[in-house]
Amino acid sequence: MKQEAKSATGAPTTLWDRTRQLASQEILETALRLFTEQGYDETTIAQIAREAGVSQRTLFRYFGTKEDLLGDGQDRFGQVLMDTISEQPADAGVWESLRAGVAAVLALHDSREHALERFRLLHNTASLRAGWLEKRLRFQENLLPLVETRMDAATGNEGAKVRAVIATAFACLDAASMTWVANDGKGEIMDLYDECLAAVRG
Amino acid sequence: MKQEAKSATGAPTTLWDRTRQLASQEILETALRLFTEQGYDETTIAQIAREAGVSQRTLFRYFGTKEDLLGDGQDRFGQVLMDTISEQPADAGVWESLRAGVAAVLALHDSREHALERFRLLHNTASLRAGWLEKRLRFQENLLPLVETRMDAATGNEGAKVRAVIATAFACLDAASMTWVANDGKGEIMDLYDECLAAVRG
DNA sequence: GCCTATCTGACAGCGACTGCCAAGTGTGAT
DNA sequence: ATCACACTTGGCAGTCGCTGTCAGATAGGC
Repeated sequence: MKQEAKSATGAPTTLWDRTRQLASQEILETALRLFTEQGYDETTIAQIAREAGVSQRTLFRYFGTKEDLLGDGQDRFGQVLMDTISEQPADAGVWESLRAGVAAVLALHDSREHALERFRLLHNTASLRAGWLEKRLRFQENLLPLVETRMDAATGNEGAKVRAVIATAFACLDAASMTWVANDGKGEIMDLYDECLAAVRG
Repeated sequence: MKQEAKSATGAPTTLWDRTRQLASQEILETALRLFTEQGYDETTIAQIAREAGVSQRTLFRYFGTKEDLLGDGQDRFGQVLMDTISEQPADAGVWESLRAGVAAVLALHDSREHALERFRLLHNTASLRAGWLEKRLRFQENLLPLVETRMDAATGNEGAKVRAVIATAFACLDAASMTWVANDGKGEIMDLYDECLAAVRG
């Protein structure tokens, strides 16, 4: 029973790892189902744990926070964002680079419906919105040095302008995704994003 | 339910009202002191109640939430914002109107040091940031109809552009206030705001 | 002085979350 | 196969923010 086939990711797939991944997936699916069925705030950790067949303690070991049960790739977002932007050609402007980053993050979603479900939950739950905005703000701070190199020199004021530009890009993403959800997923988010940015910079 | 005279004339309010206000003030001051002394997350409700000389239950009756212990005028912000913007002359542009609203909100702070202390606490505490961003998002949604009238017609997409413009203004306020705090309160926030907006709208 | 309206504190309880400890299970070496 | 070790799991108690409830104190009007 040794030397199991290694997956393409090169991960040493032990039985533990497989079990872990299975349990993790089960928890995640149960949580998402219950959230969409009865709402985020109305779903307790106890219920998710019970229906997923694990103890609360184990659930919290897999996902440190109730919020983490939504964003599989919570941290992946930040990474993809940074990677994409830093990979942009040197002569690309700030706005194009940020646009590319936003597009890359949006492309992470599995399917259109999946994304819509996720977004809808996010925009309709105050506590989730708060957590998401906070996390996003941290991403923005991480982007500061990366974006600064692409802006006109003479920043002067501790990168206030850089912060503003980054925050504006995300503000447009917000406006776009909110509108997208309000329209029940009609059209492309990136088109809305472009519209928003045009309205702002027009 | 009786709305006795609450005018600022110092009219003979009832003993209850006076006691209430006194307790409220005591709690507020104790909370702010402890927050700045040892941090927001490190200060428990039990401690504030103890040092303020009231029970936890009473504290929660005065302020429904731990966050409420910071924003005296939490809801006042939203009101001032709306009022100011709606009072702008009809021929004023969107950006000028929003600028006026931002300025009015900033003018609400008692003193410069008070504001700096408040902002510093806000920007250095993740949970507070999250709550603030969420509350602000609600303000933005409330502003939608007000601002829409000042924008070029043919919005089309459910006010995506309007949302984007409003969100951008607040994004600039964010960038400005963060930079202001980073600079230990040097300069004027509104100047930073103007710089930010200029950088965005190039 | 009495009755009512309001306020207060104590207690119990919920939900998210953590630390701790004992028991179970896979893994590698013998 | 066996043994020791690493890892994982579940239960229990406890913290913290927050809410419902209920008895008792206090101010107000009569």
